[in-house]
Amino acid sequence: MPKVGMEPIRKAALVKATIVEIGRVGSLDVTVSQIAKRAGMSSALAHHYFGSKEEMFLAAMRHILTLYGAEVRGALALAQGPEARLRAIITASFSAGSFRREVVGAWLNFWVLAQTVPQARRLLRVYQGRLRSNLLTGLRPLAGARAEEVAEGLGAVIDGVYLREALKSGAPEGKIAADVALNYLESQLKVRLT
Amino acid sequence: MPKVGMEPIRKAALVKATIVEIGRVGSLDVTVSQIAKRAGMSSALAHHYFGSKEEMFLAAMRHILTLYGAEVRGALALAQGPEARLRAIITASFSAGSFRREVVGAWLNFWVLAQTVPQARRLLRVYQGRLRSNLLTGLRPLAGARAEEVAEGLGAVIDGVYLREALKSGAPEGKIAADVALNYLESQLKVRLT
DNA sequence: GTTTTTGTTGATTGACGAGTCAATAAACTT
DNA sequence: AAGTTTATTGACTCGTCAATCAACAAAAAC
Repeated sequence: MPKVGMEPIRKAALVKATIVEIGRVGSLDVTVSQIAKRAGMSSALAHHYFGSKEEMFLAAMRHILTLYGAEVRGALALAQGPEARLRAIITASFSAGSFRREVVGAWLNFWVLAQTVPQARRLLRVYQGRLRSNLLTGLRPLAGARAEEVAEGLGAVIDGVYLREALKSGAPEGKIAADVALNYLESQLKVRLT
Repeated sequence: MPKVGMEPIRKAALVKATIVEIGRVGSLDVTVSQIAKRAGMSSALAHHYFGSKEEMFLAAMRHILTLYGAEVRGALALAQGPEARLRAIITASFSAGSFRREVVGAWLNFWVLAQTVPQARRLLRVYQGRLRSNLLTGLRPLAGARAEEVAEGLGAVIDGVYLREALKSGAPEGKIAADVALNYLESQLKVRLT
């Protein structure tokens, strides 16, 4: 019973299903059929809309990055002053929307994907670049010349916490995770002041 | 021309080849034939010695972890006092033996493997546990009650730096990478003292 | 010197999965 | 009403790959 205007709905469902399945299985070895099934359609239809599995993966990645970006932007809008902005970025990185089992699992796999698929690598670079520049804007007034290295370190901590979370079992604790990064930030700023 | 006593030689060659191939391809989607070819034998022989591809992966992982463990132990043996020990651990983590393109690439993929294969997960847990306890021994005299959180943070930084290195191109710079972690350590210790 | 163990491979099996196709049908267009 | 576009799927093709097998060869054991 073909209704018209299905494309965006189907695509959205597939993207969501892709993330869930990758998270569930814990690897990129998910079949298009699995994804399509979870999204409530045939694998042929999935191919019809995305053309290839790789396209699906990329769409899923874009979705996650968009979501994350929105979260950061939202938090930044409310923050006053450099330190508040830095805190906002960190907190947003571990907020309930992004720091979820499936999403964290997906991240890890996207990292792997980026090793092989240039398009995926580009996406990740965009994310890293934005994070970096956001951090730098906050850090320059506070850490001066050391801004660069602190930003680098902070980026690494955030990624590292994600990485470790993927291996843990049980629901992620955004609060605790954020504290690790916040703690890093604080100590770096204090040292600067002494 | 069957020479006797080949088993350990063949196995070692396969383990090495497994790491190289995983690093080269950038994913676990390497075929047994690829690995065997690089190791200079038929795929049948690889199966003969390891039984399954998964066994090969696990052996490769064990090899990397062993190598890393040896490097840390060696560095620790020479270190005097808590802070020196901490520095030794960090430096060893980014030493030339472990912090190499293929090895770093393999690490990332082993993380993914650990999501699916319980045995791999166990291996990674052992590594994480050892790292943690090593760090704690050094940290307790220096950071007291804060030892736990600093250890957690340091672990995350180290993993994060590895993760990011896997995405970069060009040869890894162990020195620079180590500095990120050392920097973290220093600032945490200084803060504690104020 | 025959039997057993160890090393080795080419060929084969069997499964699985990405992507294509042909067909069916409802909805819009003219 | 005929034609076109959009939605949808079951069945099929084609390739790939892990794992097994049968066979052959050299060394070791008896």
